[in-house]
Amino acid sequence: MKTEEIAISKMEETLKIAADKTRLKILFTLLCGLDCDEEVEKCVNDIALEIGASQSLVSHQLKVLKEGDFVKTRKEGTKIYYSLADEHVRQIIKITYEHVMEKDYD
Amino acid sequence: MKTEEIAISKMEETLKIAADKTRLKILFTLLCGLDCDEEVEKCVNDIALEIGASQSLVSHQLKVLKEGDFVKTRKEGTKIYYSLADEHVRQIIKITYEHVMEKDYD
DNA sequence: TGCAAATATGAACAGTCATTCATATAATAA
DNA sequence: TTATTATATGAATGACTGTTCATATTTGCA
Repeated sequence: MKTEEIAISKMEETLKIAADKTRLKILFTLLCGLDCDEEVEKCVNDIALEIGASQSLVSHQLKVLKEGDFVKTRKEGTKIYYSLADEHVRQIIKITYEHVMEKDYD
Repeated sequence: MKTEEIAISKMEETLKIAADKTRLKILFTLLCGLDCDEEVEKCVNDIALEIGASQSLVSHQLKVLKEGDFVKTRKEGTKIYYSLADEHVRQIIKITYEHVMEKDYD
């Protein structure tokens, strides 16, 4: 397979992961704000409470986000703290946010 | 609905549009290159030939890209020229590309 | 040990969507 | 008009995936 085809496959995979309301909500709670670079850590149950989703759903989607390198984890006792993986994730969210905010909707 | 919820819905919609191999291929042909800002215009049949997809499929997906403000059009006779809509589109592609290229795959 | 808290997992269902095929529309030229 | 080129559209289908429910696993503590 050509380099560009491989890139396109991986990009599709990455964008598919981001393209979901529940996962976007999770990413937003891990983003302290669009203009903030602080690291935020939250455990599964806190995230579930914040976004108003079930523990099971959040766990399922965190797994997807983890496998796609959108988030990283830190274990502490029985709790597992999740946080954004890197700066790219923050940028993808940020630029997509700007894009939708600039459009004129009816 | 709260502002953030609206934003998340729109972001989901936007990312869903980008998260498809065929549409990504189309966007790549309209991008003269990742580090180039030149405007590239191509008509439906040329795009279909370049990415090796049927005319029907390309037309269908260009419609999706147009409705999502990823591309804009210019009519000239029977031909319709498509090009990238704005800088955000270029950035989303670029950053996603960088993201997948940095990861260590097995 | 046994219990409780935190998280993960598997199966099942419902809804969504990319693709194909056949056809329709629009514009130009002879 | 008719023919040709360029593009759009509608229906049908097969595959994928987000969510729920029930259950399993892991960790810490009494």
